[in-house]
Amino acid sequence: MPGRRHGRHGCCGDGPFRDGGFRRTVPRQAVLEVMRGADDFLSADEVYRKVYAELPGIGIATVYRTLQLLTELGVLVRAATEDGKARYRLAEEPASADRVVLRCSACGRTTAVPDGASQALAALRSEITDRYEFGAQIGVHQYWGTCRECRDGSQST
Amino acid sequence: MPGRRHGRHGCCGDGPFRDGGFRRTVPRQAVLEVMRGADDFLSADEVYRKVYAELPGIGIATVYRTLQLLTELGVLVRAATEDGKARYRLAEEPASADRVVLRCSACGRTTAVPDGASQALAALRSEITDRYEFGAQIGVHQYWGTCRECRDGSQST
DNA sequence: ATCGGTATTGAGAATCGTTATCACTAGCGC
DNA sequence: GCGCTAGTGATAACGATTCTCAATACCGAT
Repeated sequence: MPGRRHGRHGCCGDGPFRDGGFRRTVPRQAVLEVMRGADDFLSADEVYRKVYAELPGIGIATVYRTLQLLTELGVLVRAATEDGKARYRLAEEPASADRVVLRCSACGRTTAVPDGASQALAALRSEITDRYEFGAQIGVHQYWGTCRECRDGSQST
Repeated sequence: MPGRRHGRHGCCGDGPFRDGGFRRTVPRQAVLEVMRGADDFLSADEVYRKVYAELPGIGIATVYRTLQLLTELGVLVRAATEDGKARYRLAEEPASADRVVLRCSACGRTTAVPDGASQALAALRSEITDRYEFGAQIGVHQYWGTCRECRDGSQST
């Protein structure tokens, strides 16, 4: 990591905690490191387990508090998932991070669209960016409906 | 109320419960009626309150069980939301039901895009329909990022 | 480098949404 | 109408998350 030369102390560039007016502590730093090392959404207890490996003795409550704080600071984004667990991920991800998910109401299966529909996704993203001046970083697109298998033959399960 | 003339008894057309091999009971019917009368996603306890008004004495467990059953039968769709509550809605909604939501990581505000981006939404939907032969009925699109207010002035709150 | 005030921590209790348990009830095939 | 069994309602149990509170550690001031 290049640069980092200015001699000011504590005004900015001290990381998200100090910048936000909070103390930089060992547990908070450990959580942040784990999140920076993750390349996908993590649940709170997944984070807890990873942090615990580096910092035994950390409490689960601290992990929850730190995830919440980092989310308020804009460092993380929180997403609600079907299994009832919230999942977290670094907000500064490649701007093209879009995910399309198809959920069949009949058989309950969830299909992730690999990368397709990129044309329309890009168009949608730029409409959002232009018209609402919203700096979109992560997009999650979910469709509910009927998959081909359940439409053709009407068997469920 | 028109038609309903065929003399068959119990093979099909008896509603989703009988068709699925389950008994049609008063509480189940009441939950289904409430869902048919709703025009948006409802949480389990919202459903419970509405049903309770019509059928005092119904248990919350029955509401949960019925919502789960109707989801498995493909009558409802279930969506996870930020507040930790699952929300349900009739699956047979107008095919153009698309919702776009912008979530600012910095200030936490959620903005719903009124109807805009319909061009790209239609394109995305047809890509999904054509390429994956998925009968999309409801689409929810979420973007995480930074809203204009938080981008310009960097104040959070 | 030390000190002191206070933000932060960790453990466990509390809360909330949801599911499992179980004795009792009611749908429906006969 | 009868009887078998799926379904019900009350409550306990459960998992994820938040709250409580005494003990600790961060960090500005000295």
